[in-house]
Amino acid sequence: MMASVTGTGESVSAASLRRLPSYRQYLKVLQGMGREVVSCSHIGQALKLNPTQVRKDLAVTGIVGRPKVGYETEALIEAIESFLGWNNLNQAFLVGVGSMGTALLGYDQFNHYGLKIVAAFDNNPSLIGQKIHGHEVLSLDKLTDLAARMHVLVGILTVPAQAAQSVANLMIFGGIRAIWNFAPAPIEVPEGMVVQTEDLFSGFAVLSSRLAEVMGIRRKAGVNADANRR
Amino acid sequence: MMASVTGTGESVSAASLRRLPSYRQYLKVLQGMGREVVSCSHIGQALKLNPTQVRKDLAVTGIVGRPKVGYETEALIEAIESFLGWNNLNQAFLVGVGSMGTALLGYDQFNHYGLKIVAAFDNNPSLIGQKIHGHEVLSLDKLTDLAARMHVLVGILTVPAQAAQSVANLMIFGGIRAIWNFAPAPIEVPEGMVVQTEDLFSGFAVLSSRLAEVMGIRRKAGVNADANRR
DNA sequence: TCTATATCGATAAATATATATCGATAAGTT
DNA sequence: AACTTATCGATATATATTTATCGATATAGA
Ligand SMILES: NC(=O)c1ccc[n+]([C@@H]2O[C@H](COP(=O)([O-])OP(=O)(O)OC[C@H]3O[C@@H](n4cnc5c(N)ncnc54)[C@H](O)[C@@H]3O)[C@@H](O)[C@H]2O)c1
Ligand SMILES: NC(=O)c1ccc[n+]([C@@H]2O[C@H](COP(=O)([O-])OP(=O)(O)OC[C@H]3O[C@@H](n4cnc5c(N)ncnc54)[C@H](O)[C@@H]3O)[C@@H](O)[C@H]2O)c1
Repeated sequence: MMASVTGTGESVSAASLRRLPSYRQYLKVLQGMGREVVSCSHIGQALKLNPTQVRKDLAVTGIVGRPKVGYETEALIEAIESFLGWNNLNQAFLVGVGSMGTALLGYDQFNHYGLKIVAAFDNNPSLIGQKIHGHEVLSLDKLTDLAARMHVLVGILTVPAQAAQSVANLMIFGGIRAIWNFAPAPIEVPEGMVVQTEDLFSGFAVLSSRLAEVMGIRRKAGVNADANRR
Repeated sequence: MMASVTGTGESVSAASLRRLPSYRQYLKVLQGMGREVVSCSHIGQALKLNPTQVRKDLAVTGIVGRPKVGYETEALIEAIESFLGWNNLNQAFLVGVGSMGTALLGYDQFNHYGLKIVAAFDNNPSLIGQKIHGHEVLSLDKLTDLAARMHVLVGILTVPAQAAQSVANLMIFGGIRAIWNFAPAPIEVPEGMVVQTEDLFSGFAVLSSRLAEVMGIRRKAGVNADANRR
């Protein structure tokens, strides 16, 4: 479906990438408990994942383990962070200081994810100039210049869906290279840029469907697939 | 494969389920533009998905289309909503009225997703009794009784990771059947319950990795994630 | 009316992802 | 020192998901 970005090298599946943060989270818990080494079987048991899968996922970071023992907890955490680039901070702009934007501005752990929100923007005059969780809200029309001047690479998009593309365009003009998009709308960007769209309700759809299943609610005329054929 | 006779239908792939909300979102845009029919090819082009995949995803809702034409927009929206159970409201409790919890309490579109947050809980005395976005914050120790009394089925978990399991246990005792978990921690629940854990940073890991790629930061391997997908 | 064609619905093929297997090896045990 | 065992790393197999193909059919145009 999608070619490797490097062209020559093998590619890491998005599925593996998405699990890395949960490994790191759990490893930090173990580290806090003073555990110095950990095996894939142990991690797999804790996170309900197949040990082979864990091993394969961790292998992408280049970590090397010891048979009969596992991996050094600290080295593994560092390998994951280094692989994801979370060991040094990227500056980020956030646009849309509403419910979602405010929540993200209030999240005090971004530095653990290699991210530092350095400015917030909105187009609502009554918000501009206010301080939200320590970040002054700036006017949207300052975004492009400021992004270019500060060499900001990451933009966080928390505006309504219908405004998403127009704000994204400002980010693109400002030289931002990666957009973390919380609006449930696809964003068009030029080659060489990254968009990650988070649709919160995609997860909720899974929950809804599974809930309907366990509650025994029939959702479709003829649950039996064969009976449904004409 | 085959649906079981017991009523638990064959389960639809999580991948398909996760795309349904984006179809619905786009269909609503089309509907707002007065478009009465739409084909899989059209949807696929707009959302950058393969038309065959779109067709297969939509088929799970039981919708029937017309060759050469496509599906009726309105019927399709209804089919998706009905399939997900989003056409009638489920009551939900939210626990943890911090940054994230407040954002969710402030989201005014939950009714479009079949969800109505009917009470919010926290264990912080200075929050209890306050009104947040129209929801009074109740003491955590009222949760279990109230959930049972009101037959609440859905719990939204927005507490720190280390508190997640203990709060989940209260939900379980109260008869809640599905937990939408925003804490980056795995939750243990009995058979017959549903947990959907949203790790916001799993998506950010994909972004980080792809950003490192396009910025030419050498790593062990390439990445094959598609920007607007999960 | 007849023909061309876009699209559906079903199925087959291709690709991606997850899991099982197996030899190698480090560390503890006899 | 030899034996046992847990685990790694690599590879093979199994499963899931995505994409291509094909006949059927509704609609538009000749
Ligand atoms: N709040 C949630 O819990 C939640 C949940 C799921 C998805 N989302 C999505 O996140 C996005 C934001 O949601 P929200 O609830 O925070 O909405 P909101 O209405 O509370 O906030 C949106 C903010 O964006 C600003 N804005 C609007 N147009 C703008 C523009 N062109 N330029 C700059 N700023 C602009 C508004 O002034 C407002 O401050 C939406 O796309 C929504 O669908 C939110
Ligand atoms: N805020 C974000 O943007 C964000 C982003 C990603 C993930 N998260 C996750 O969401 C969760 C909440 O994050 P947050 O930023 O809102 O944190 P927060 O500290 O702002 O809020 C947590 C709330 O939970 C309450 N709480 C703590 N222990 C509790 C308990 N045992 N019972 C009931 N209430 C309790 C606290 O009083 C507080 O009000 C965390 O797990 C966090 O990792 C948040």
